[in-house]
Amino acid sequence: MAQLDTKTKIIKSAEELFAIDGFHHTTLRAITAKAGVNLAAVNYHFGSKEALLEAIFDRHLLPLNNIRIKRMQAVADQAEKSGKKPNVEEVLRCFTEPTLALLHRDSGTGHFRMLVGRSLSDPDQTVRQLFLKRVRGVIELLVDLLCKALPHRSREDVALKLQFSLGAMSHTLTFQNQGLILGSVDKSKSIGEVIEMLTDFIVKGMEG
Amino acid sequence: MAQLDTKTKIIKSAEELFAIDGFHHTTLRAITAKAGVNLAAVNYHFGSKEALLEAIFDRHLLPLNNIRIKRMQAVADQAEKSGKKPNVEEVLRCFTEPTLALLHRDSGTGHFRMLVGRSLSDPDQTVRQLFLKRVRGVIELLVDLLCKALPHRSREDVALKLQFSLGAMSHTLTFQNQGLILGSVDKSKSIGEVIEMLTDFIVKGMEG
DNA sequence: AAATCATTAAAACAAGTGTTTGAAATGCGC
DNA sequence: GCGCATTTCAAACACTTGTTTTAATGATTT
Repeated sequence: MAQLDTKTKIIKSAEELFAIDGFHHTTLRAITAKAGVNLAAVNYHFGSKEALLEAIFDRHLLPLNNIRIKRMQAVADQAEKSGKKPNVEEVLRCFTEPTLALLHRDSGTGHFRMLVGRSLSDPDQTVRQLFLKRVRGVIELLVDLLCKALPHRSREDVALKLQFSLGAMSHTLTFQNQGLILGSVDKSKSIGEVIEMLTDFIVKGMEG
Repeated sequence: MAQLDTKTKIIKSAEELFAIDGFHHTTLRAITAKAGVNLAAVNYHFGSKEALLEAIFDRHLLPLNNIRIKRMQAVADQAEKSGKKPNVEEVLRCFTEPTLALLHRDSGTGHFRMLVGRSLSDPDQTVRQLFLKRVRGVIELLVDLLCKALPHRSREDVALKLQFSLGAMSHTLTFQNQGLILGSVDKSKSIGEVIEMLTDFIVKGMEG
């Protein structure tokens, strides 16, 4: 961390603390202490605590969304050409699988993954809105594609089931490595295996 | 609200504010102002803000859990007697359906329902722990019963899938009436219909 | 009616928050 | 080496938080 510039040091520290403790419970003093920089540095470089969160969102969410959109467009094109409707699993995988790539960027710590999980369910409206602003487009696209895969279902039902799915995903990304609900949660499973099971779970629920 | 005693006035107000704004974002000043009582009343009657949350949890969660446990024991007994394993759907319904009863107690406002949804995913460890302390027993029992219904699955996998389910449920209970993720979420559906769809969703995911 | 107890009230308290300030230090082009 | 812009720093600021205090009020019992 020592040879990084101040801005990057702040981002890295904040990412970890936001992920573990949540946005509001994380103080600027904790962030700057961990980063080894002065308290005022956050406001100098980012403007505000909230703007720092936005910078962190942008840093990861924009590339992630691009991957998702490209994959979804590929699936849509394929369906267009072949005249066949896409199937639910391949559509949902456009959304869930890139999360693993996100993980690798993160050098295995999974902090941003946790932060993403948190953001959708954060009690603070501001946090949710900053997050949703960046994913709403992708989700709309996902609903469109799912509707093509499930032409006998109404758009409202598809959207509701997707909400179930995102809830499951959000909670899993946040708490998977804590075995939070139960002591008996399997900590031996890699996050890849967990996402695989999760994908399967929501595919079955969506199709059913 | 006027003819209620101070303690009840505080509980009612806090319930609503905790549900809508979350525990930490709700101030004692907001609670007491809404209740029309003095600021010091919370600490006088409950001891602390945290103890107030515990009182609210106890008020609803204890009866709710009793209903769930009774239903689960009935299903377990039936399976014992008939020699047949219980099926996944009837087991999960022991857990999801009493939520509706909770709703009616609530006189239709659904505030405590939202609070329950929030508590499982709250960024604050204290809130989660106070909540989990009160539901862990029921969840353990639920895992036991699910394992009987799905003897070919490992307990770890069952627990993980249940975690997916609780994530979906938590998010739905909290945000259903906000149509938060998508503008296109169906607001015309009653909470009963939503829970019905949710139950179906997690049954399919659990069985698959 | 007096005395004891529970409750309410206004005010202050101590601690913590994000943010701002103004001066010191640093880096860089000339 | 000078001058200027950028960055760092310690300190203070303005505000909010949960909690405590101390006195006033109300109710209950003897």
